[in-house]
Amino acid sequence: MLSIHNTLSGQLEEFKPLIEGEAKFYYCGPTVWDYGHVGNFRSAIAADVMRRYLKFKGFRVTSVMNLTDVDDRIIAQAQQAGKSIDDYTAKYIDAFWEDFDALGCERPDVAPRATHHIAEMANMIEMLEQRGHAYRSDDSIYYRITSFPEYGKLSKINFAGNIAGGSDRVDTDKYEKEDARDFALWKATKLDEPGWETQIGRGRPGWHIECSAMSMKYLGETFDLHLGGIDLVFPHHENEIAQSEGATGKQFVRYWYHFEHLKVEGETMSKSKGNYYTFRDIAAKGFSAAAVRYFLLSVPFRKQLNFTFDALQGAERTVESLRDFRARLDEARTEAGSNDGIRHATEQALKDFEAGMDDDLNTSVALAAIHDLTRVVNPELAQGKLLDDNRRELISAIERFDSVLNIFGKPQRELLDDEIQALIDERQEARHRRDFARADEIRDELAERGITLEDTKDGVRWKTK
RNA sequence: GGCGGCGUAGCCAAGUGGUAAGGCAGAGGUCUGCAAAACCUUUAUUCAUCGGUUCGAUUCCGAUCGCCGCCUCCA
Repeated sequence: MLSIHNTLSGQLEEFKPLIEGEAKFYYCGPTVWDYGHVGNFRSAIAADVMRRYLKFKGFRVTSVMNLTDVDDRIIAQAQQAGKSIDDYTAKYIDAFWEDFDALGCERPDVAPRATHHIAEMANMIEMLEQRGHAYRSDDSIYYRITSFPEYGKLSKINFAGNIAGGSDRVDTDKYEKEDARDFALWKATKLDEPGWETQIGRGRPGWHIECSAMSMKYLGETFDLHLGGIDLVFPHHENEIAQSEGATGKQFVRYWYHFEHLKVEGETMSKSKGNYYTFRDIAAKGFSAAAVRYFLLSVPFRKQLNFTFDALQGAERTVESLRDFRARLDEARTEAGSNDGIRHATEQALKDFEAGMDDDLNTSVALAAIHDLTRVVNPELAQGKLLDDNRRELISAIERFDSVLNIFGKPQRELLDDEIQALIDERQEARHRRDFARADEIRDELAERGITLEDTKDGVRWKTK
């Protein structure tokens, strides 16, 4: 039974989708104006693990992740670069997917772009106007907060307290609003500025309306789960609720799940501190995508995680040893039979793994279950005593774990072509004949092709570059 | 000023009212044609500090110190 923390209630709740056996979720993806940083990718991986775990639990999953490809920043940057919005964002969209794939994330079922859904947004804004939730001012359209009494139910924001605080927050919006809290649904644009002609006038969408319009288009007026970074709770998600529930009169999202942020060496990541890292920066330092993925998912997503290069180095070693474990398992020569102790440990690990994940996606506990299992199996493997039934069950267990976490890598043989496989097999034959000259010859030849061999008790494993 | 999270060994960290998961690093050991690995054992009388509740607190309550976040674009 999967329980997740619902920001709406502030409590751990059993996840029960609207339609039994079917889970639909939306995840606020990146704004494609720059390369994604490690923090962005922790969220992407969190959404990936959520998706995979829902499938693991037997749900039919529909996942939607948007790409915000129009906002004030993008417009400004594109103008500066002398490019159209599409030309400017194309590079970062490609880069995002490249990184996303490298980090072992499964593509969402739908990945809508804001600029392709202007009509849906305009329709929704029209609906909000008709229902009295929106008003025009200088041709821009704003959401009228006072028309939605439940505003604040997600973030539990206390406007009285904020105002009394006498903060130095100044409303910098140049347009005229009825209430400082009102937010833009549609920003009127001049003819020489980027904009779209629609039935509500010429302009461009506000940031919040895109997620309301796109999520409901693909998932329905009420859907199960909405994910995003903790910073999006206010105002973005609060505004999505106001828009969507204002337009339909129905509950928008049943479970809200928010990821905590990454810290870097105990501090906020910022360009001025010089501790701002894109995934590409880290890859350039020689760290593998697998290690980055492992590190980013090693701590429950609703907890802050402190990013350090020491810890990443540790993740590198850990991932290597997990892959090594799988490789030794794949290549082990085993005799028929089954050992009850190993069988029990395998079953226990699957149970512990699931119990951990069921508890608000506690990946730390889930990983501990995996490590506990390797500790039991390793001695058998090292001594060549593992039996065949156990080996098959272990491989299947790893596939189960990996359907959720995707950290073990592919089975070794899948990485090689036939010719190289044949060479490796020939070398094993030579070793058995104690023809070490031939064995070393083959090893050298493979090394030239970027394949490093390591002999084990009763097999061989390899690393490809 | 309002609201929320956190502070656990050298590092990343899980966790619980009943006496500290896991990973990395470190130390010791086993094995090996060579090489490279791999494997095993071991590492916090203690959970920021000070009080309180309790038979018992790291876990609950209060205070203090420190860190992070939201209230403004942000994963």
